[in-house]
Amino acid sequence: MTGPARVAALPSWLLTQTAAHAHRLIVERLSAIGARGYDYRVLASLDEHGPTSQAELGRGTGIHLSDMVGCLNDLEAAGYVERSPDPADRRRNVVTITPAGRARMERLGTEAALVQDDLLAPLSPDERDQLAALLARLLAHHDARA
Amino acid sequence: MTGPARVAALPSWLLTQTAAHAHRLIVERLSAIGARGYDYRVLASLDEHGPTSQAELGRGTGIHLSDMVGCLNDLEAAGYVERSPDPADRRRNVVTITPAGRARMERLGTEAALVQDDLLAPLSPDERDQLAALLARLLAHHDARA
DNA sequence: CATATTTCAGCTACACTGACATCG
DNA sequence: CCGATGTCAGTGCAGCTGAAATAT
Repeated sequence: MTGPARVAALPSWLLTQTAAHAHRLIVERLSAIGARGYDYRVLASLDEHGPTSQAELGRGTGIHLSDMVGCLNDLEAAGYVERSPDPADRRRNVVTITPAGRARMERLGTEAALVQDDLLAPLSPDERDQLAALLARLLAHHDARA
Repeated sequence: MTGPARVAALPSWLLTQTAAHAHRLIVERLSAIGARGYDYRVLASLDEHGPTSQAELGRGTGIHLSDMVGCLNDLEAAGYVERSPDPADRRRNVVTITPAGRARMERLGTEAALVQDDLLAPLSPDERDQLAALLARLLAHHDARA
């Protein structure tokens, strides 16, 4: 909501507000099919890197280990992943994506793609690339500082 | 956090992640002086538009009326705003910024300005303008749809 | 001993919903 | 009766902290 002029000029405000809109669009689509934002991150990471421990999953997705537990509980209950003890290190659970999980991941991917079009509707293809490039540079910079 | 490749390519992901970093920077600075993100929005709006009802304040800042209550409770307890019943419409509170509130607002403004430099560090002045312009267009588009 | 993994309980910020009493 | 206002209680997502149990 355009907000006070002093505030509307702040890039941090523009960022957090557009992100709030993006978040709204994502949640609308995902909640309609019983998914949360974490699910796609986790399933895509498992699909790309293969079975891993929960700790490694957390590092690869930026999801806190404490949140990962509940997320995996739900994904496991739905049959999208499996947890099995790692014989080589009995502290660890090895998390594996199931065929149903792969199908779920692709479903979530198409939903996510639809959101991008809604989100970027007012921008040309070139402008979309510009925006993505600028954001990616900010993200890389701040991720490196952490 | 670079995240899975499928996810890292999504503009919605880039947006929400950079916004999370921005939010972190803001909260760090503001919590150090006992302020929350809402405070600057509310004080700046009062300063720009003069005394108004809580409902109008909410519409002008994008803050929900239910959240506005608690926010104003705190600001009032700190002496930054005053609430007085509107004689012309006894449902309403007229919210007024105090001199201390104006000083507070300026303090928050300088903190916010410092955050912008941290946030946009890797970008040139031109690139910062590009980013702000692109985000502003997205924001205007999605605000209009609401 | 220190370190790493999983789990649990709880917290904060922000956005939002529903309900209620009051008043126009 | 309808609608707007202020208040309160509670929900949900995302990110985070602290502590405990277990294993390396």
